[in-house]
Amino acid sequence: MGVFSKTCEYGIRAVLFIAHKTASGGRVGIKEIATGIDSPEHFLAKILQDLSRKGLVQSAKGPNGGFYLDGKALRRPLSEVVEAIDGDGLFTGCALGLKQCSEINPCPLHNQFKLIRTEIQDLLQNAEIGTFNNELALGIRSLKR
Amino acid sequence: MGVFSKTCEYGIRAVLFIAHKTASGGRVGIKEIATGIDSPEHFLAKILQDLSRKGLVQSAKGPNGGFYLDGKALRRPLSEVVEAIDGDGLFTGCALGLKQCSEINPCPLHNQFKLIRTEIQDLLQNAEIGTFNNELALGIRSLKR
DNA sequence: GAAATAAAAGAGTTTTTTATCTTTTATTAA
DNA sequence: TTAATAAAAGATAAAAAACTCTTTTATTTC
Ligand code: FES
Ligand code: FES
Repeated sequence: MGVFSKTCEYGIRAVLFIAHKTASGGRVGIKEIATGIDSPEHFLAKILQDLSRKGLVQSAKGPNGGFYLDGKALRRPLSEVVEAIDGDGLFTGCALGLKQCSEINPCPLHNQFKLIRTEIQDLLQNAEIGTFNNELALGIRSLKR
Repeated sequence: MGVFSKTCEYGIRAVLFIAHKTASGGRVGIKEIATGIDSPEHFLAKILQDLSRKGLVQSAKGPNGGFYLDGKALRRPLSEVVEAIDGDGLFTGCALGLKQCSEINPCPLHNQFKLIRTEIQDLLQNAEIGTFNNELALGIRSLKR
């Protein structure tokens, strides 16, 4: 079990792939994305439909259609993708599953865990989708295998 | 979605509860544990059966029976409970679900994520099950709600 | 050795997650 | 205005996780 759901892993990878592939304009189709991030095509389609409804990715039907990101979407932090798919449980929830993480009724791991939780949140909040394009273009970061 | 599976959350809470309740000898029954950590009784039974087979908790049948921890079990780090239930994916897996986390083929989050992953591992490796007994006895740490 | 106790084991069910397949709608371009 | 393209939507299906219920086995105590 990772920190993100499979759905969220695919979602993040897809968003980064779209940003990279459409950096110089144009769109990229679901088939190419699925292949590019090594994910099940139709499952990914569902994920992107959802992200599209929420405005986190843009899409166009028909010939020359496909997915892309507008300027605003490119500047969004990855934390928004995570929240859209997995919710904010990773950022606010208790490590041991107490209904409510709090200082008043803390679990044994609370003090240390909340620091780590915040680091994860910071990492994702400071990671703008578009900022990975360079490294992806250089081939020094991977989205598959 | 949290960092641990529900099964693992229950497992950790149960182990800490057993340690606390049997600190001065004796055993504690499944009913009391389930109530004490607010978990489904029969589901928890399965989890403890598994941990018992793996030697992470001890048990005795019959009157005055129940679960307890021997000296060795009390000194085990929580990381062993986590590994027994969820495996080592949390400690070694890729944040974005690449088959293999590596320096050669790193995902965009690799550099930052591996630091956080290590912090989680350190936290759990340095958390001996028995060390929480004091705070639990004082009531300043909770295992339910 | 019979009755009571409590965990272990077995055999499910339900819910959620992950994945697949088909049909519909929108858009483009010839 | 027809054909081609590509995403959206709908409808299932498979697998895994979470949870429940019943029966069996081991142990104790009387
Ligand atoms: S109460 Fe468990 S992490 Fe805060
Ligand atoms: S490759 Fe993704 S975390 Fe290491």
